[in-house]
Amino acid sequence: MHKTLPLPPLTAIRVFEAVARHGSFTKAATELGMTQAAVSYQIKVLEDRVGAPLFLRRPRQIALTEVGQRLAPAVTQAFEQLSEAYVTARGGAQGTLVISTIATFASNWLARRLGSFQIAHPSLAVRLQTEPHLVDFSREEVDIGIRSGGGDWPGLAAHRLINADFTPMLSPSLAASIGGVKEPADLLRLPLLDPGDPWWAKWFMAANVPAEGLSSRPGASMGAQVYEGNAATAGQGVAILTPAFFAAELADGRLVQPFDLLCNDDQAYWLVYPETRRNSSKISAFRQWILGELAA
Amino acid sequence: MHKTLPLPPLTAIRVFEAVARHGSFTKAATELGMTQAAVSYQIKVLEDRVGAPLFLRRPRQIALTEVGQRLAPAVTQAFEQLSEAYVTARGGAQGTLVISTIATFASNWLARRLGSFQIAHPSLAVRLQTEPHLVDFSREEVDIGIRSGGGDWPGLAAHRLINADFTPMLSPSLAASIGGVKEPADLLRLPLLDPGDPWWAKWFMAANVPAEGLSSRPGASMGAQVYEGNAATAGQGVAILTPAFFAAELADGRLVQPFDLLCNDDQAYWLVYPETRRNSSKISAFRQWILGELAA
DNA sequence: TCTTATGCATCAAATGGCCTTATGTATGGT
DNA sequence: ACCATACATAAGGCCATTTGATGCATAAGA
Repeated sequence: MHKTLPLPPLTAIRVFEAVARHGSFTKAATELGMTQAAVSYQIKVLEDRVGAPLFLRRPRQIALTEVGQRLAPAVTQAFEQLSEAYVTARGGAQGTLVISTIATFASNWLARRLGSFQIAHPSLAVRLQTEPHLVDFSREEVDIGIRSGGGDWPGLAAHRLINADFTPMLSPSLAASIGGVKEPADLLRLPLLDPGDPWWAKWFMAANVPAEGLSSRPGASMGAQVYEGNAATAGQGVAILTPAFFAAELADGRLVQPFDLLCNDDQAYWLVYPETRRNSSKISAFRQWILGELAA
Repeated sequence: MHKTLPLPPLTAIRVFEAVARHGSFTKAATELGMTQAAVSYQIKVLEDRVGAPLFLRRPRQIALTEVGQRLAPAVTQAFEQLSEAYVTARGGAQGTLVISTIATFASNWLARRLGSFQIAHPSLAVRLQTEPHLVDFSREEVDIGIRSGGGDWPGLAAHRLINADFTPMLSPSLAASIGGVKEPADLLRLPLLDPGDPWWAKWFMAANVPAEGLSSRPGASMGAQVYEGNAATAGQGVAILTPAFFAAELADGRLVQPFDLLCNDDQAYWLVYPETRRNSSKISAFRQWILGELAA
């Protein structure tokens, strides 16, 4: 069993420290933002607890008694240490930003842009961890999460980043191999990457192309868009991807998006964090940065 | 201007310290004598102020976050220092007993008995200061006062020690020089010490002895009983004294009290101290001792 | 000496921080 | 599957704390 430390009334000792430092009830009251009456009361409380007067009440000034003189320096020191630890903790809490994200978003979107955030916030260390499951902020030391879903998580603030739209993409050379992809049905003449992905069925339905038995077609389920995207870039087949994740490939021609038709299944990628921490400076810094990036 | 230290909410940080030490809200609550709900509340308050979680809530146990880990040791240390200073102050407050008394009481009563008090309380240092004026406890560092008066001082507890009775005393040899002092009027045949003292007039009146022009008789006003007592012991005259102050002289025959007639003027010697400090251990120790001495 | 200003003490009244009770949620052990 | 453990949450009450007004003593100034 641990013996509990005998402690003075904390409010009172805090007031005492200020009074001892100023040598005046009134000035201490000003510093502490309270009335002189309250200071007088607290000192009396502390004197009762200590069992001895701490100040001598002289006409226009007070003086520490011997007991007070011995108490004051140690108290001041203790409060200085408390204050320093507290300030450091607040500061330290701001120093590292831990982001938990899913692999696709990290590699296809975040990785290329995170540098600009770090340049804008050189004092913030960013730790990026990719995890498959949705992080539980209450039991893991994570500041910010990026997840796909419906955007409705209790207790979490969520900002929609990008919609999980999808549309077929392929390499230009693969398209040329069949003389170009002119209409949706042309795609069926090419190998589909991960044909069992429900996105394919949805997209062909939206394109008015009857496409039966997709899941029976040969192909590998790769699971993450980054891998399918790489395979598509390499000309191994047609992938159904989220354009926002492949803006660079589309821009420089490594991939082409043959049709404007976008589908989505009401999923999106979200920036999430505990509502209670909305005003944390590092969180709002990241929020502001990422929303700005998306707007650009 | 002094910059005020940024401090965490003290109640909350106090709770945090206990929780960090125990690694448990519930155990901390037990130590602090409050409910687990209150602990939970305080930790939340502190986390809001710090701007970051301090604990990770794992299923059946909690763990300090990085911020918490950095905060905890410094906080524990600060509280230990506070506690030590506080305990020392309380102890130190008990270590020295300052008595402010008038000279007569000190030399005629206290001096001979104080030793037994110090033997009974070897850890208490006694500082005896004799001052003519009534000490003001609020502006001088004094624990106990001994004064004469009516016993009615606002804010002060007062215990009647001895009545300021008075009756004539003289040395046996002086009495023998006129063939013994048989009746009050015999005294007028001897020199009176300090004949102007109003006590003489009162006593002679009570003794039914007409005694006019006392103040015109030769004699020195010595002011303090101790001096008059010495003069009387030396056979220089008759003094009017308080018997309680000369018990030793009366016992061993250096002085005799020829008549039982005692007078008093409603004055007494009192033990006084601030009412608010009634329960201070050193004060109650002294009070108990001196009242016991008087009873014996 | 009289007046004014300063600084702490005291009192009654209002406030709100803090605590408790009761209950919910999640999880590990049996 | 059920019970025990441990933390979170909600509602309500109490008391410590604060305030505002006033008193008192004293030092400074006229």
